[in-house]
Amino acid sequence: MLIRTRTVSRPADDGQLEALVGERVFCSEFTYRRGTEVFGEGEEAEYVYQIVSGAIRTYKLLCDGRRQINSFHLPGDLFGLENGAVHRFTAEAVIQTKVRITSRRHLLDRIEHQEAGQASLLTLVTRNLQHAENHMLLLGRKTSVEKVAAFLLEMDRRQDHPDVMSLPMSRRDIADYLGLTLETVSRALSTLRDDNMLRFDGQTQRQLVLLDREGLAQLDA
Amino acid sequence: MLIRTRTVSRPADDGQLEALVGERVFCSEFTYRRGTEVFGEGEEAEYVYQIVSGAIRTYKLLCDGRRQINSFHLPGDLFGLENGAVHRFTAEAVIQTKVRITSRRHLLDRIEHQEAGQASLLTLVTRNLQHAENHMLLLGRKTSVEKVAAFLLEMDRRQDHPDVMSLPMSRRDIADYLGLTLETVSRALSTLRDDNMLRFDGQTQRQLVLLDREGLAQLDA
DNA sequence: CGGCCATTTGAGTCTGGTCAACACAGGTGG
DNA sequence: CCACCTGTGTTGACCAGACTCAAATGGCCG
Repeated sequence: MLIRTRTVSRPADDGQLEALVGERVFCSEFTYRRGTEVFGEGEEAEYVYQIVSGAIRTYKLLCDGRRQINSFHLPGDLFGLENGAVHRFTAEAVIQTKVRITSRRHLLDRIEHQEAGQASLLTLVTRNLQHAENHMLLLGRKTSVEKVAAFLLEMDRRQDHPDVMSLPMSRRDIADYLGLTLETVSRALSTLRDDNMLRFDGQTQRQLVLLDREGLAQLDA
Repeated sequence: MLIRTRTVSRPADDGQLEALVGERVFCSEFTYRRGTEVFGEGEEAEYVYQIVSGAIRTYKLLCDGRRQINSFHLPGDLFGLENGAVHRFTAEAVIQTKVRITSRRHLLDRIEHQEAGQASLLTLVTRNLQHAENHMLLLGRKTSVEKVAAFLLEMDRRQDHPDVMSLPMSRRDIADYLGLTLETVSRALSTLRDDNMLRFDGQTQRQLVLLDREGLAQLDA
């Protein structure tokens, strides 16, 4: 398994969400193999998922196949909860991924019967919105190296600043997240390595060590 | 005044929001001159605004001045309502703009004391999220002509498909919304005109007629 | 009329995309 | 154990779409 097993709770920022997804809300578990679809854009949003281990990508496609990955979901993250009745993205397992599943209906019922349930739902949607807002600035106005630096810092933060960071996703996935091509991502990573901002660890190119978070943050403009 | 005066209510899609912003919630009016700031990114979010006439742009800046416009707000639109305590964008008047103002506190109180108040707030945030999600696809994966076509169709829809569309914003504003330069926007518009997708109306370059919405929609990929 | 601003258009440049070759790890099967 | 294949990533050469810089146009307003 490529990414480190982590406990489900995350630091500082999950507050009310824990209440929402805690306890016995999730009734069953399921494991998706690498590359398999969890749900498709436009499908009815019947279930809600929380990642136990692995990673999920959610994305939209243009008719000719161009892909924009909206976000990567890591252990502890909730995904697939829509306000409307249908999914606005396709979701796929980046690597083998174990999720906990509950029905949307069941979760929404619980939310209604809960003090501050609506508020925690609002917090969840707001967090997604903030991520999207920041990502628009990245997509519209940052250069390739700035984009990759920002991506590394985001993953670093979400993995709690590990010594060695494991990326579950391929260069193509990163590219489709950042609005670049895989070659450009690869070149940007090489540039950052040559500038001593990071180094690769071990055989695979998916484990890396951030050597200069300060410098990366400055690149992030 | 450049954009047509429209009634405050919008067609199909405002449902519960009307309840939220109707009646006497807004206590005072104010008019901002072209280019003036309504609030700044990071400032405390004390007030909420609804546009009576005019247009507002909300944007983020990188430290070196690169700008990404998040959205344009037109008559009837609510803006400045944050879930957190501070504004995540700067808001400026694109042209002379009249707004109705209420305090955030006052509005949130009303929402709490209202059947389905929380739900309407959630609907509002969700709508912003959906717009952001679609805009990420545009910013990350569409070409310049596709971006401009999508922009024109969005404005056309939001102005209820007028015969002559009036754009309150400059080419630079459009560019910063689409992640392009103003020259590229101008060239794309010229291309669309040469392809008989649109024509300019009158002297100014800000009134235009969409001649082929079908064709534009196809370009929008 | 003259100055200013917005816009268009042209010429040249450059960032990032495209196409191709190569390296290398990991898995398969003889 | 090794030959082979496949998937992934890196790198180079070249290309193209968008950017930069510049000039010209035309509306608007003092």
